[in-house]
Amino acid sequence: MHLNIPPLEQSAATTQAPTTQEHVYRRLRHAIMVGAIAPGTPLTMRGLAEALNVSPTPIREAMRRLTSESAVLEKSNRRFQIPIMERGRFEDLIETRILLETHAALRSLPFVSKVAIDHLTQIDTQMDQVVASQDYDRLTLLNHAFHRYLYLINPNHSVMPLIESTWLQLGPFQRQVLTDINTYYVIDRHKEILASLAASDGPALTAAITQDIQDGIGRPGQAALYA
Amino acid sequence: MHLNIPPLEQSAATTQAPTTQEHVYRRLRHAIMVGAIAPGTPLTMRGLAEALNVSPTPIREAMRRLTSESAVLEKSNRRFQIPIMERGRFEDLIETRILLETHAALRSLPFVSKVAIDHLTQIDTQMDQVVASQDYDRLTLLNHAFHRYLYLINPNHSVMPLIESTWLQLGPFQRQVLTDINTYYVIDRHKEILASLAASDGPALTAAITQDIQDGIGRPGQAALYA
DNA sequence: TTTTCAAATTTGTGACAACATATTTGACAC
DNA sequence: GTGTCAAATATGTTGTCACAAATTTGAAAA
Repeated sequence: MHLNIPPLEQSAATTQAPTTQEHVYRRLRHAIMVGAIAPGTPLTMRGLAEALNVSPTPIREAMRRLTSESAVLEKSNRRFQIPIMERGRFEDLIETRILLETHAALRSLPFVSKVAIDHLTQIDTQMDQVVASQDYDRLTLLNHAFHRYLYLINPNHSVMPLIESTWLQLGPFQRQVLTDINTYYVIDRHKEILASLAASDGPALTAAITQDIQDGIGRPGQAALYA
Repeated sequence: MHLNIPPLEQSAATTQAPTTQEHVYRRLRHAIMVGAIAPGTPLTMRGLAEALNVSPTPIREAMRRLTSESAVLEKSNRRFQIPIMERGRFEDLIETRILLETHAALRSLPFVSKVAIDHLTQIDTQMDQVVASQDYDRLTLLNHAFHRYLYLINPNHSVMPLIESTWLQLGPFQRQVLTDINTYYVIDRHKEILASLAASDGPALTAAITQDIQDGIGRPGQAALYA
């Protein structure tokens, strides 16, 4: 079984990755987040160690972190794998995402400034340009960057790590859906989000975030699972 | 600096803890959850290794898991410590707890049975008996068991690990609050929760969960932080 | 007494090897 | 062919050691 674990982008790779464990963690995390590892894929410590050319020790530490973030599943026999997606779990995760992200967006709303809106607009513009290129990995990264920037505007962000956990859990499945449907067209409602931020309209913001998640993964995922 | 890391209860200790790392993880997690380690306490790999009489390897793995759950903070210089509590972070965590737990409770409501209510009632009865003994650790464990049982009734529980993360983050501070106020009296609204479950009353359940969290830590914590 | 700075100590990190457990293989019997 | 079971292989785990980086110590200088 061959594993393809994409390297980190230059920016992320050169950004201080002082320890081997941290580097391995970031690389695996990125791979899972963009769906480079299919649901159900078994992961072995020694296999990853060989693939990434390091000893098993830092691999195990990185894998345990990812397990704690529900990105990797530890089975009863001490084996690890990327979790399978099922209907109930999927609906549950989408509900959780909407709950957490609408909450985080509303908490950021009072802190939103013109500078913030400009920055978010700039990310969205980049996404519009990338859509044509069908570069799904880059699109996913930009989409996450958009949401993350918005939620981190509020200085207290205890929910951010929780949101990232849901992204990690949905990553492999989202990619599978797009591959199955055989189209990499990604829908987003970022224009509506930006408008509601500019208008300081809480209810509209909640609706826009919800729409963004539903259109982006909710409905496509349902279509795939209920096919 | 002497560290006091309480051993696990018999039940938890004897329940299969196959690997050293898993045992260390559970013990540290329990210690943090019940507040046995004060906020700001520095944790060293070698210190913990010596205290628990194992090598640094499994300690590092357990610490990384706890760091990923936001229970332990890794500082810039690769040192670890139990996070300090501050006003903004505290309000944020309480809000997050209420958001997640009211959501989880509502999602369990349709699945609540007489058997479930009986089991919850039994846990609550145990708590009433333990209150007199001032055994704060046991009270905390029972309180968590009560909430956890309720939220796990729904077969899909992607929010449960997220809730546990907030418990871990509030554990050290809650203990500090009770110690400062010099009373171990713990308030709970479990009777109201049980009543709303029996009546299948969603809004009442939401209110009861919110009250339970506010009375249990919200207000006492505010009193300590704004003193 | 206070400050400085280099030596000593402490600490995190990661490769490695030995061990235990789980899985796979392959020969043998039916 | 099919099933069984032991040998072989693969895999996770953890103590140890060497190394690098950070912190602490303590003596000398101001």
